[in-house]
Amino acid sequence: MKYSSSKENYLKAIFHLQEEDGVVTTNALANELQTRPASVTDMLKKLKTQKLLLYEKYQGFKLSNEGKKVALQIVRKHRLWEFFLVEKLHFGWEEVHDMAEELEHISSKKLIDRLDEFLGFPKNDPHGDPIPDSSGKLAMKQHISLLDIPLNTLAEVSNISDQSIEMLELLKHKSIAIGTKLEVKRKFAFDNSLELKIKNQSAITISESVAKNVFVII
Amino acid sequence: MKYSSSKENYLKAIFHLQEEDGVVTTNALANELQTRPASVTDMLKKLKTQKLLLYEKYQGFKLSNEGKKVALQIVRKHRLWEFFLVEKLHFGWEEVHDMAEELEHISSKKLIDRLDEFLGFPKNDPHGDPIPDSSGKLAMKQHISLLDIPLNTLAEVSNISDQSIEMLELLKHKSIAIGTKLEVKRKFAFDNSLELKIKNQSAITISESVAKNVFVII
DNA sequence: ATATTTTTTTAGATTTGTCTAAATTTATTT
DNA sequence: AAATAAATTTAGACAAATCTAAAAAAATAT
Ligand SMILES: [Mn+2]
Ligand SMILES: [Mn+2]
Ligand SMILES: [Mn+2]
Ligand SMILES: [Mn+2]
Repeated sequence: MKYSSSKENYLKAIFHLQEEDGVVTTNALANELQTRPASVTDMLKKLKTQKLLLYEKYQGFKLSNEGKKVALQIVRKHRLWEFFLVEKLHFGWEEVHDMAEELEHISSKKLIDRLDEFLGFPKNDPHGDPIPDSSGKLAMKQHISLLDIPLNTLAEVSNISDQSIEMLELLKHKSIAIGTKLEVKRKFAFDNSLELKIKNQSAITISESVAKNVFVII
Repeated sequence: MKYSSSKENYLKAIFHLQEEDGVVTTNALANELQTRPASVTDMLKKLKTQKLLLYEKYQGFKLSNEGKKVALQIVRKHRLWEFFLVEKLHFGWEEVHDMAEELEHISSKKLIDRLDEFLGFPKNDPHGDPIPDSSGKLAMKQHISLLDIPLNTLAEVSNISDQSIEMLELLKHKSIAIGTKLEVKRKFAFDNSLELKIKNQSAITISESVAKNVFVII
Protein backbone atom coordinates (compact mmCIF):
# COMPACT_ATOMS: atom_id res chain seq x y z
CA MET A 1 0.00 0.00 0.00
CA LYS A 2 1.23 3.52 -0.83
CA TYR A 3 0.25 6.51 1.29
CA SER A 4 0.50 10.24 0.62
CA SER A 5 3.39 12.21 2.09
CA SER A 6 0.90 13.98 4.30
CA LYS A 7 -0.48 10.71 5.72
CA GLU A 8 3.07 9.43 6.24
CA ASN A 9 3.97 12.57 8.17
CA TYR A 10 0.93 12.08 10.41
CA LEU A 11 1.78 8.43 11.03
CA LYS A 12 5.36 9.23 11.93
CA ALA A 13 4.38 12.09 14.23
CA ILE A 14 1.82 9.92 16.03
CA PHE A 15 4.43 7.20 16.36
CA HIS A 16 6.87 9.57 18.05
CA LEU A 17 4.27 11.11 20.34
CA GLN A 18 2.91 7.79 21.51
CA GLU A 19 6.43 6.55 22.26
CA GLU A 20 6.47 9.22 24.93
CA ASP A 21 2.91 9.42 26.15
CA GLY A 22 1.22 6.16 25.17
CA VAL A 23 -1.91 7.84 23.87
CA VAL A 24 -1.88 10.95 21.70
CA THR A 25 -4.16 14.01 21.74
CA THR A 26 -5.44 16.17 18.91
CA ASN A 27 -3.76 19.33 20.16
CA ALA A 28 -0.42 17.64 20.74
CA LEU A 29 -0.41 16.33 17.19
CA ALA A 30 -1.53 19.65 15.71
CA ASN A 31 1.33 21.29 17.55
CA GLU A 32 3.85 18.67 16.40
CA LEU A 33 2.81 19.04 12.76
CA GLN A 34 2.37 22.82 12.86
CA THR A 35 -1.21 22.60 11.71
CA ARG A 36 -4.73 23.20 13.05
CA PRO A 37 -6.64 20.85 15.36
CA ALA A 38 -9.52 20.76 12.86
CA SER A 39 -7.16 19.50 10.16
CA VAL A 40 -5.91 16.82 12.53
CA THR A 41 -9.44 15.59 13.26
CA ASP A 42 -10.10 15.38 9.52
CA MET A 43 -7.03 13.23 9.00
CA LEU A 44 -7.70 11.02 12.03
CA LYS A 45 -10.97 9.93 10.46
CA LYS A 46 -9.21 8.99 7.23
CA LEU A 47 -6.50 7.06 9.05
CA LYS A 48 -9.13 5.22 11.05
CA THR A 49 -11.03 4.27 7.88
CA GLN A 50 -7.81 2.83 6.51
CA LYS A 51 -7.32 0.86 9.75
CA LEU A 52 -4.02 2.58 10.48
CA LEU A 53 -5.31 4.19 13.67
CA LEU A 54 -7.30 3.21 16.76
CA TYR A 55 -9.50 6.21 17.39
CA GLU A 56 -12.76 6.99 19.16
CA LYS A 57 -13.74 10.62 19.18
CA TYR A 58 -12.80 12.61 22.27
CA GLN A 59 -10.88 9.56 23.57
CA GLY A 60 -7.41 10.16 22.15
CA PHE A 61 -5.83 7.73 19.68
CA LYS A 62 -2.87 5.53 18.84
CA LEU A 63 -1.53 3.59 15.87
CA SER A 64 -2.84 0.16 14.97
CA ASN A 65 -0.27 -2.57 14.35
CA GLU A 66 -0.45 -1.82 10.65
CA GLY A 67 -0.04 1.90 11.32
CA LYS A 68 2.98 1.23 13.48
CA LYS A 69 4.50 -0.90 10.74
CA VAL A 70 4.13 1.89 8.20
CA ALA A 71 5.49 4.48 10.66
CA LEU A 72 8.58 2.37 11.35
CA GLN A 73 9.41 2.13 7.65
CA ILE A 74 9.26 5.91 7.41
CA VAL A 75 11.45 6.31 10.48
CA ARG A 76 13.89 3.86 8.88
CA LYS A 77 14.02 5.86 5.67
CA HIS A 78 14.37 9.17 7.50
CA ARG A 79 17.29 7.99 9.58
CA LEU A 80 19.11 6.16 6.77
CA TRP A 81 18.92 9.21 4.53
CA GLU A 82 20.20 11.37 7.39
CA PHE A 83 23.12 9.01 7.79
CA PHE A 84 23.81 9.16 4.04
CA LEU A 85 23.74 12.96 4.02
CA VAL A 86 26.18 13.26 6.90
CA GLU A 87 28.47 10.34 6.10
CA LYS A 88 28.67 10.55 2.31
CA LEU A 89 27.72 14.12 1.41
CA HIS A 90 29.39 15.66 4.47
CA PHE A 91 26.49 17.71 5.73
CA GLY A 92 26.45 18.77 9.38
CA TRP A 93 24.11 16.82 11.63
CA GLU A 94 22.07 19.97 12.22
CA GLU A 95 21.42 20.53 8.49
CA VAL A 96 19.99 17.20 7.47
CA HIS A 97 16.57 17.05 9.09
CA ASP A 98 14.59 19.00 6.47
CA MET A 99 16.12 17.11 3.55
CA ALA A 100 15.38 13.78 5.24
CA GLU A 101 11.84 15.02 5.81
CA GLU A 102 11.43 14.92 2.01
CA LEU A 103 13.59 11.88 1.25
CA GLU A 104 11.69 9.70 3.73
CA HIS A 105 8.74 9.71 1.30
CA ILE A 106 10.61 8.05 -1.58
CA SER A 107 8.65 4.86 -1.92
CA SER A 108 10.93 2.09 -3.18
CA LYS A 109 11.71 -0.46 -0.47
CA LYS A 110 14.40 -2.00 -2.65
CA LEU A 111 16.09 1.39 -2.88
CA ILE A 112 16.20 1.87 0.86
CA ASP A 113 17.48 -1.66 1.47
CA ARG A 114 20.26 -1.10 -1.08
CA LEU A 115 21.06 2.22 0.54
CA ASP A 116 21.27 0.48 3.93
CA GLU A 117 23.75 -2.00 2.47
CA PHE A 118 25.75 0.74 0.74
CA LEU A 119 26.06 2.55 4.08
CA GLY A 120 27.21 -0.61 5.87
CA PHE A 121 24.01 -1.25 7.86
CA PRO A 122 24.48 1.59 10.36
CA LYS A 123 22.87 1.11 13.78
CA ASN A 124 22.15 4.75 14.60
CA ASP A 125 21.45 7.98 12.75
CA PRO A 126 23.61 11.09 13.20
CA HIS A 127 21.53 12.17 16.20
CA GLY A 128 22.08 8.84 17.94
CA ASP A 129 18.60 7.52 17.25
CA PRO A 130 18.40 3.83 16.36
CA ILE A 131 17.64 2.82 12.75
CA PRO A 132 14.93 0.15 12.32
CA ASP A 133 16.08 -2.83 10.24
CA SER A 134 14.55 -3.91 6.93
CA SER A 135 11.75 -5.77 8.71
CA GLY A 136 10.95 -2.74 10.88
CA LYS A 137 12.50 -3.95 14.08
CA LEU A 138 13.78 -1.12 16.25
CA ALA A 139 16.56 -1.73 18.76
CA MET A 140 15.38 -0.58 22.16
CA LYS A 141 16.80 2.66 23.36
CA GLN A 142 19.39 2.28 26.06
CA HIS A 143 17.37 2.53 29.28
CA ILE A 144 19.58 2.78 32.32
CA SER A 145 18.41 2.58 35.92
CA LEU A 146 18.70 5.78 37.92
CA LEU A 147 20.94 3.82 40.26
CA ASP A 148 23.56 3.45 37.56
CA ILE A 149 24.02 6.95 36.16
CA PRO A 150 26.85 9.26 37.16
CA LEU A 151 26.30 12.30 39.41
CA ASN A 152 25.42 15.69 37.90
CA THR A 153 24.49 14.29 34.49
CA LEU A 154 21.29 15.36 32.82
CA ALA A 155 19.03 12.37 32.23
CA GLU A 156 15.50 11.96 30.90
CA VAL A 157 13.05 9.55 32.46
CA SER A 158 12.10 7.02 29.79
CA ASN A 159 10.48 4.09 31.54
CA ILE A 160 9.08 2.96 34.86
CA SER A 161 9.42 -0.78 35.35
CA ASP A 162 7.18 -1.13 38.42
CA GLN A 163 3.87 0.38 37.39
CA SER A 164 1.90 -0.39 40.55
CA ILE A 165 -0.59 2.19 41.83
CA GLU A 166 1.61 2.76 44.84
CA MET A 167 4.70 3.46 42.76
CA LEU A 168 2.91 5.80 40.40
CA GLU A 169 1.32 7.65 43.30
CA LEU A 170 4.71 8.16 44.87
CA LEU A 171 6.28 9.33 41.58
CA LYS A 172 3.42 11.72 40.95
CA HIS A 173 3.96 13.24 44.38
CA LYS A 174 7.66 13.68 43.62
CA SER A 175 6.84 15.23 40.19
CA ILE A 176 8.60 12.46 38.30
CA ALA A 177 7.03 11.39 35.02
CA ILE A 178 8.09 10.04 31.64
CA GLY A 179 10.04 12.83 29.98
CA THR A 180 11.11 14.53 33.21
CA LYS A 181 14.68 15.78 32.95
CA LEU A 182 16.72 15.46 36.12
CA GLU A 183 20.17 15.02 37.62
CA VAL A 184 21.37 12.84 40.50
CA LYS A 185 23.13 15.19 42.94
CA ARG A 186 24.10 12.80 45.77
CA LYS A 187 24.14 9.13 46.63
CA PHE A 188 24.00 8.21 50.33
CA ALA A 189 26.00 5.10 51.10
CA PHE A 190 24.06 4.37 54.31
CA ASP A 191 20.80 3.32 52.56
CA ASN A 192 21.66 3.93 48.88
CA SER A 193 19.05 6.66 48.72
CA LEU A 194 19.45 9.38 46.06
CA GLU A 195 19.03 13.14 46.07
CA LEU A 196 17.66 14.41 42.73
CA LYS A 197 17.28 17.84 41.19
CA ILE A 198 14.66 18.72 38.59
CA LYS A 199 15.20 22.10 36.95
CA ASN A 200 13.33 24.90 38.74
CA GLN A 201 12.31 22.66 41.63
CA SER A 202 13.79 22.02 45.04
CA ALA A 203 15.77 18.84 45.65
CA ILE A 204 13.93 15.58 46.29
CA THR A 205 14.99 12.29 47.83
CA ILE A 206 14.05 8.79 46.68
CA SER A 207 14.88 5.38 48.12
CA GLU A 208 16.99 2.72 46.44
CA SER A 209 13.90 0.56 45.79
CA VAL A 210 12.24 3.40 43.93
CA ALA A 211 15.38 4.36 41.99
CA LYS A 212 15.99 0.87 40.68
CA ASN A 213 12.59 0.98 38.90
CA VAL A 214 13.10 4.34 37.24
CA PHE A 215 14.89 4.15 33.91
CA VAL A 216 16.42 7.03 32.03
CA ILE A 217 18.25 7.86 28.84
CA ILE A 218 21.34 9.96 29.16
CA MET B 1 10.47 29.40 -6.11
CA LYS B 2 9.22 25.91 -5.30
CA TYR B 3 6.82 24.06 -7.60
CA SER B 4 4.65 20.99 -7.02
CA SER B 5 5.83 17.61 -8.28
CA SER B 6 3.01 17.70 -10.78
CA LYS B 7 4.09 21.06 -12.20
CA GLU B 8 7.69 19.86 -12.34
CA ASN B 9 6.64 16.77 -14.29
CA TYR B 10 4.79 18.96 -16.78
CA LEU B 11 7.77 21.30 -17.20
CA LYS B 12 10.16 18.42 -17.77
CA ALA B 13 7.85 16.70 -20.26
CA ILE B 14 7.35 19.93 -22.22
CA PHE B 15 11.11 20.43 -22.24
CA HIS B 16 11.71 16.99 -23.74
CA LEU B 17 8.94 17.32 -26.32
CA GLN B 18 10.05 20.72 -27.52
CA GLU B 19 13.63 19.47 -27.90
CA GLU B 20 12.27 17.22 -30.62
CA ASP B 21 9.48 19.22 -32.17
CA GLY B 22 10.06 22.88 -31.31
CA VAL B 23 6.48 23.60 -30.32
CA VAL B 24 4.36 21.22 -28.25
CA THR B 25 0.71 20.23 -28.61
CA THR B 26 -1.90 19.43 -25.98
CA ASN B 27 -2.41 15.85 -27.15
CA ALA B 28 1.30 15.08 -27.38
CA LEU B 29 1.77 16.24 -23.80
CA ALA B 30 -1.29 14.36 -22.55
CA ASN B 31 0.11 11.24 -24.14
CA GLU B 32 3.58 11.78 -22.69
CA LEU B 33 2.19 12.28 -19.18
CA GLN B 34 -0.47 9.55 -19.43
CA THR B 35 -3.25 11.99 -18.62
CA ARG B 36 -6.23 13.65 -20.33
CA PRO B 37 -6.06 16.59 -22.74
CA ALA B 38 -8.49 18.52 -20.53
CA SER B 39 -6.13 18.14 -17.56
CA VAL B 40 -3.27 19.41 -19.70
CA THR B 41 -5.20 22.52 -20.72
CA ASP B 42 -5.96 23.21 -17.05
CA MET B 43 -2.28 23.02 -16.17
CA LEU B 44 -1.15 25.08 -19.17
CA LYS B 45 -3.19 27.99 -17.85
CA LYS B 46 -1.54 27.77 -14.47
CA LEU B 47 1.94 27.55 -15.98
CA LYS B 48 1.20 30.58 -18.14
CA THR B 49 0.01 32.58 -15.13
CA GLN B 50 3.29 31.76 -13.43
CA LYS B 51 5.19 32.91 -16.54
CA LEU B 52 6.78 29.50 -17.01
CA LEU B 53 5.08 28.93 -20.36
CA LEU B 54 4.41 30.82 -23.58
CA TYR B 55 0.88 29.80 -24.51
CA GLU B 56 -1.99 31.14 -26.60
CA LYS B 57 -4.97 28.88 -26.81
CA TYR B 58 -5.21 26.62 -29.87
CA GLN B 59 -1.70 27.80 -30.89
CA GLY B 60 0.55 25.25 -29.18
CA PHE B 61 3.06 26.26 -26.51
CA LYS B 62 6.66 26.20 -25.32
CA LEU B 63 8.61 26.97 -22.18
CA SER B 64 9.62 30.51 -21.29
CA ASN B 65 13.26 31.09 -20.34
CA GLU B 66 12.30 30.76 -16.69
CA GLY B 67 10.39 27.53 -17.44
CA LYS B 68 13.38 26.13 -19.30
CA LYS B 69 15.63 26.97 -16.36
CA VAL B 70 13.37 25.08 -13.96
CA ALA B 71 13.07 22.11 -16.34
CA LEU B 72 16.85 21.84 -16.68
CA GLN B 73 17.28 21.65 -12.92
CA ILE B 74 14.81 18.76 -12.80
CA VAL B 75 16.57 16.99 -15.66
CA ARG B 76 19.84 17.48 -13.77
CA LYS B 77 18.40 15.95 -10.61
CA HIS B 78 16.81 13.06 -12.51
CA ARG B 79 20.05 12.11 -14.26
CA LEU B 80 22.31 12.53 -11.24
CA TRP B 81 20.05 10.32 -9.11
CA GLU B 82 20.00 7.72 -11.91
CA PHE B 83 23.79 7.77 -11.95
CA PHE B 84 23.86 7.35 -8.17
CA LEU B 85 21.45 4.41 -8.28
CA VAL B 86 23.47 2.56 -10.93
CA GLU B 87 26.97 3.48 -9.82
CA LYS B 88 26.63 3.34 -6.03
CA LEU B 89 23.60 1.14 -5.35
CA HIS B 90 24.26 -1.22 -8.28
CA PHE B 91 20.84 -1.09 -9.87
CA GLY B 92 20.50 -2.03 -13.54
CA TRP B 93 20.04 0.85 -15.96
CA GLU B 94 16.57 -0.42 -16.81
CA GLU B 95 15.39 -0.28 -13.17
CA VAL B 96 16.24 3.27 -12.21
CA HIS B 97 13.81 5.43 -14.11
CA ASP B 98 10.81 5.21 -11.75
CA MET B 99 12.90 5.85 -8.66
CA ALA B 100 14.54 8.87 -10.32
CA GLU B 101 11.06 10.06 -11.26
CA GLU B 102 10.43 10.53 -7.52
CA LEU B 103 13.92 11.61 -6.46
CA GLU B 104 14.03 14.43 -9.04
CA HIS B 105 11.49 16.33 -6.90
CA ILE B 106 13.69 16.55 -3.81
CA SER B 107 14.08 20.29 -3.55
CA SER B 108 17.45 21.10 -1.99
CA LYS B 109 19.88 22.53 -4.53
CA LYS B 110 22.72 22.17 -2.06
CA LEU B 111 21.93 18.47 -1.77
CA ILE B 112 22.09 17.90 -5.51
CA ASP B 113 25.32 19.87 -5.88
CA ARG B 114 26.90 17.81 -3.08
CA LEU B 115 25.65 14.63 -4.73
CA ASP B 116 27.21 15.76 -8.02
CA GLU B 117 30.53 16.25 -6.24
CA PHE B 118 30.24 12.90 -4.42
CA LEU B 119 29.69 11.18 -7.78
CA GLY B 120 32.73 12.90 -9.33
CA PHE B 121 30.81 15.30 -11.61
CA PRO B 122 29.68 12.69 -14.14
CA LYS B 123 29.07 13.94 -17.68
CA ASN B 124 26.34 11.47 -18.66
CA ASP B 125 23.65 9.43 -16.97
CA PRO B 126 23.46 5.61 -17.28
CA HIS B 127 21.47 5.90 -20.52
CA GLY B 128 24.10 8.16 -22.08
CA ASP B 129 22.12 11.36 -21.67
CA PRO B 130 24.14 14.46 -20.74
CA ILE B 131 23.81 15.84 -17.20
CA PRO B 132 23.28 19.64 -16.96
CA ASP B 133 25.82 21.36 -14.73
CA SER B 134 24.97 23.27 -11.54
CA SER B 135 24.10 26.38 -13.54
CA GLY B 136 21.82 24.41 -15.87
CA LYS B 137 24.10 24.26 -18.90
CA LEU B 138 23.56 21.15 -21.02
CA ALA B 139 26.30 19.80 -23.30
CA MET B 140 25.05 19.14 -26.81
CA LYS B 141 25.25 15.62 -28.10
CA GLN B 142 26.68 14.59 -31.50
CA HIS B 143 25.32 11.11 -31.83
CA ILE B 144 24.78 9.14 -35.04
CA SER B 145 22.17 6.44 -35.43
CA LEU B 146 23.48 2.91 -35.90
CA LEU B 147 21.56 2.93 -39.18
CA ASP B 148 23.86 5.61 -40.56
CA ILE B 149 27.34 4.33 -39.83
CA PRO B 150 29.53 2.57 -42.38
CA LEU B 151 30.22 -1.18 -42.26
CA ASN B 152 33.19 -2.55 -40.32
CA THR B 153 33.81 0.66 -38.42
CA LEU B 154 34.34 0.58 -34.67
CA ALA B 155 31.69 2.62 -32.92
CA GLU B 156 30.79 3.19 -29.24
CA VAL B 157 27.19 3.20 -28.06
CA SER B 158 26.51 6.63 -26.56
CA ASN B 159 22.77 7.01 -26.28
CA ILE B 160 19.47 5.20 -26.50
CA SER B 161 16.63 7.41 -27.67
CA ASP B 162 13.74 5.04 -26.87
CA GLN B 163 14.13 4.31 -23.17
CA SER B 164 11.08 2.11 -22.65
CA ILE B 165 11.48 -0.88 -20.36
CA GLU B 166 10.91 -3.12 -23.39
CA MET B 167 13.76 -1.57 -25.36
CA LEU B 168 16.17 -1.64 -22.43
CA GLU B 169 15.29 -5.25 -21.73
CA LEU B 170 15.97 -6.21 -25.34
CA LEU B 171 19.31 -4.38 -25.37
CA LYS B 172 20.33 -5.99 -22.11
CA HIS B 173 19.65 -9.41 -23.64
CA LYS B 174 21.75 -8.52 -26.67
CA SER B 175 24.56 -7.24 -24.39
CA ILE B 176 24.30 -3.73 -25.73
CA ALA B 177 24.81 -0.93 -23.20
CA ILE B 178 26.18 2.60 -23.07
CA GLY B 179 29.88 2.31 -23.78
CA THR B 180 29.64 -0.96 -25.69
CA LYS B 181 32.05 -1.00 -28.63
CA LEU B 182 30.77 -2.68 -31.76
CA GLU B 183 30.88 -2.82 -35.54
CA VAL B 184 28.11 -3.20 -38.11
CA LYS B 185 29.07 -6.24 -40.22
CA ARG B 186 26.10 -6.51 -42.61
CA LYS B 187 22.94 -4.66 -43.60
CA PHE B 188 20.11 -6.75 -45.05
CA ALA B 189 18.19 -4.88 -47.70
CA PHE B 190 15.11 -7.05 -47.28
CA ASP B 191 14.10 -5.69 -43.84
CA ASN B 192 16.97 -3.27 -43.09
CA SER B 193 18.05 -5.46 -40.19
CA LEU B 194 21.68 -5.27 -39.07
CA GLU B 195 24.23 -7.86 -38.06
CA LEU B 196 26.55 -6.57 -35.35
CA LYS B 197 29.75 -7.82 -33.81
CA ILE B 198 30.87 -7.00 -30.30
CA LYS B 199 34.46 -7.99 -29.54
CA ASN B 200 34.74 -11.49 -28.05
CA GLN B 201 31.10 -12.27 -28.68
CA SER B 202 29.26 -14.05 -31.45
CA ALA B 203 27.37 -11.99 -34.03
CA ILE B 204 23.94 -10.59 -33.14
CA THR B 205 21.07 -9.33 -35.24
CA ILE B 206 18.86 -6.34 -34.55
CA SER B 207 15.87 -4.96 -36.41
CA GLU B 208 15.73 -1.59 -38.13
CA SER B 209 13.38 -0.23 -35.47
CA VAL B 210 15.87 -1.08 -32.74
CA ALA B 211 18.85 0.24 -34.70
CA LYS B 212 17.32 3.63 -35.32
CA ASN B 213 17.09 4.21 -31.56
CA VAL B 214 20.68 3.25 -30.82
CA PHE B 215 23.10 6.14 -31.22
CA VAL B 216 26.88 5.88 -31.35
CA ILE B 217 30.00 7.98 -31.59
CA ILE B 218 32.57 6.89 -34.15
C1' DA C 1 -23.08 21.60 41.50
C1' DT C 2 -22.46 25.35 38.47
C1' DA C 3 -19.83 28.13 35.84
C1' DT C 4 -15.84 28.80 33.10
C1' DT C 5 -12.14 27.33 30.28
C1' DT C 6 -9.96 24.15 27.28
C1' DT C 7 -10.13 20.60 23.96
C1' DT C 8 -12.13 18.49 20.23
C1' DT C 9 -15.26 18.05 16.55
C1' DT C 10 -18.40 19.74 12.87
C1' DA C 11 -19.91 22.79 9.12
C1' DG C 12 -18.76 24.99 5.32
C1' DA C 13 -15.16 27.05 2.23
C1' DT C 14 -10.80 27.00 -0.52
C1' DT C 15 -6.84 25.25 -3.34
C1' DT C 16 -4.69 21.89 -6.31
C1' DG C 17 -4.97 18.51 -9.57
C1' DT C 18 -7.67 15.47 -11.81
C1' DC C 19 -11.77 13.64 -14.56
C1' DT C 20 -16.01 13.18 -18.13
C1' DA C 21 -19.01 15.15 -21.30
C1' DA C 22 -20.09 18.78 -24.19
C1' DA C 23 -18.88 22.80 -26.90
C1' DT C 24 -15.76 25.16 -29.81
C1' DT C 25 -12.04 25.79 -32.96
C1' DT C 26 -8.95 24.12 -36.45
C1' DA C 27 -7.65 20.78 -39.97
C1' DT C 28 -8.82 17.58 -43.59
C1' DT C 29 -11.86 15.55 -47.05
C1' DT C 30 -15.08 15.37 -50.36
C1' DA D 1 -17.15 25.56 -49.95
C1' DA D 2 -19.39 22.39 -47.19
C1' DA D 3 -19.12 18.47 -44.56
C1' DT D 4 -16.61 15.71 -41.57
C1' DA D 5 -13.01 14.62 -38.42
C1' DA D 6 -9.59 15.78 -35.09
C1' DA D 7 -7.73 18.66 -31.60
C1' DT D 8 -8.51 21.71 -27.99
C1' DT D 9 -10.97 24.11 -24.57
C1' DT D 10 -14.83 24.86 -21.31
C1' DA D 11 -18.23 23.50 -17.86
C1' DG D 12 -19.08 21.17 -14.07
C1' DA D 13 -17.80 17.54 -10.83
C1' DC D 14 -14.79 15.16 -7.41
C1' DA D 15 -11.06 13.77 -3.99
C1' DA D 16 -7.36 15.25 -0.93
C1' DA D 17 -5.72 18.33 2.28
C1' DT D 18 -6.11 22.32 4.35
C1' DC D 19 -8.44 26.46 6.75
C1' DT D 20 -11.86 29.57 9.86
C1' DA D 21 -15.72 29.98 12.73
C1' DA D 22 -19.02 27.87 15.48
C1' DA D 23 -20.86 24.01 18.20
C1' DA D 24 -20.28 20.31 21.40
C1' DA D 25 -17.92 17.71 24.89
C1' DA D 26 -14.68 17.26 28.60
C1' DA D 27 -11.86 19.18 32.14
C1' DT D 28 -11.15 22.56 35.68
C1' DA D 29 -12.28 26.10 38.90
C1' DT D 30 -15.42 28.40 41.88
MN1 LIG E 1 8.22 14.10 5.85
MN1 LIG F 1 17.62 12.04 13.27
MN1 LIG G 1 8.82 13.01 -11.59
MN1 LIG H 1 18.17 8.57 -17.97
